[in-house]
Amino acid sequence: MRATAEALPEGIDDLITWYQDNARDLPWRRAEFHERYGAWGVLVSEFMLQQTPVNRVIPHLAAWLDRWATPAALAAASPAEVVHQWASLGYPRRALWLHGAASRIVAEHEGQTPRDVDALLALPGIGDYTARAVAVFAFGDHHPVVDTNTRRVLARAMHGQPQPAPPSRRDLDDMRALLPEDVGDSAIVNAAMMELGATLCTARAPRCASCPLAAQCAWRAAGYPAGEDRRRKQAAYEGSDRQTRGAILRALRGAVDHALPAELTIADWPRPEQRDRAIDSLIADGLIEADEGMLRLPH
DNA sequence: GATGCGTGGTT
DNA sequence: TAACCAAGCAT
Repeated sequence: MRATAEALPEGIDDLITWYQDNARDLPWRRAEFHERYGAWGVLVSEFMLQQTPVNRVIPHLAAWLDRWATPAALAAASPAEVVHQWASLGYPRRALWLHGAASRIVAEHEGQTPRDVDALLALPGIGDYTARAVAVFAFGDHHPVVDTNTRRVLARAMHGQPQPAPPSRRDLDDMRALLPEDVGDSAIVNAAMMELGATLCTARAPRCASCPLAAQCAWRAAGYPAGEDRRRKQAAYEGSDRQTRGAILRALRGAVDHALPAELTIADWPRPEQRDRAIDSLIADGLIEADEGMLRLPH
């Protein structure tokens, strides 16, 4: 059996078996979760999982859905409540986008989370990954779901490269080519590729000895060539505007009455002009508001 | 296509 | 310990 892009489909049955035997027991994979929260629960979980690790999402997701179990419930909340509940999950604009998505679902979809990929893509904060993840994992439909884990597995097993190229539409075509016709199997393959990338085919130290696709992996067959590293370097966080924004928002979340004068949000910040710039950008993003010289979460 | 956007754990 | 990594999205 040759290990090439053409050979990869031959490993799909083994991949399905591997997933059925080894998938992690995550909350959003449980039948009770779907019975209780439906597609809305899946949508909320996918928002939280955008760039935030699984283990940090789990407790926050439970608390969030306990408070707001439906789109209508979330839409009725204020932005301040939403940003506060988001807590330290990071990228708090996601909280506003999720809130906006809930409002749009109430206004345009009679409170029912849409099943159609284009309808999902039209909602704020939902892109190629999240739209298809909801359509597949909540509704069981037949679409390619491609996240960073899947792209890494495809780069290695299909293309013989250690790291994926920047995201592109070709990723969807690559994944579509691997999906079985059977709808149920295709959903499992989507989940299994993500699971493989998250647990075995990891960025740093892949555990190829346990991999169900090892016999078909083009990267392994080629002797693990180094390839070209086209990963984007992450900007330094220490001293950044992002750190400054985070500190201001943390202060406002923690304030007893959620309102503080600008100077006291982050007192003695080494660069006052950076603090002021961060405040302006937070206001522009709708994450905070100024009210008679006081800053607070947006009402 | 490149960049900005949080937070915390791991190496 | 600085750098890397983590179920992306909008602009």
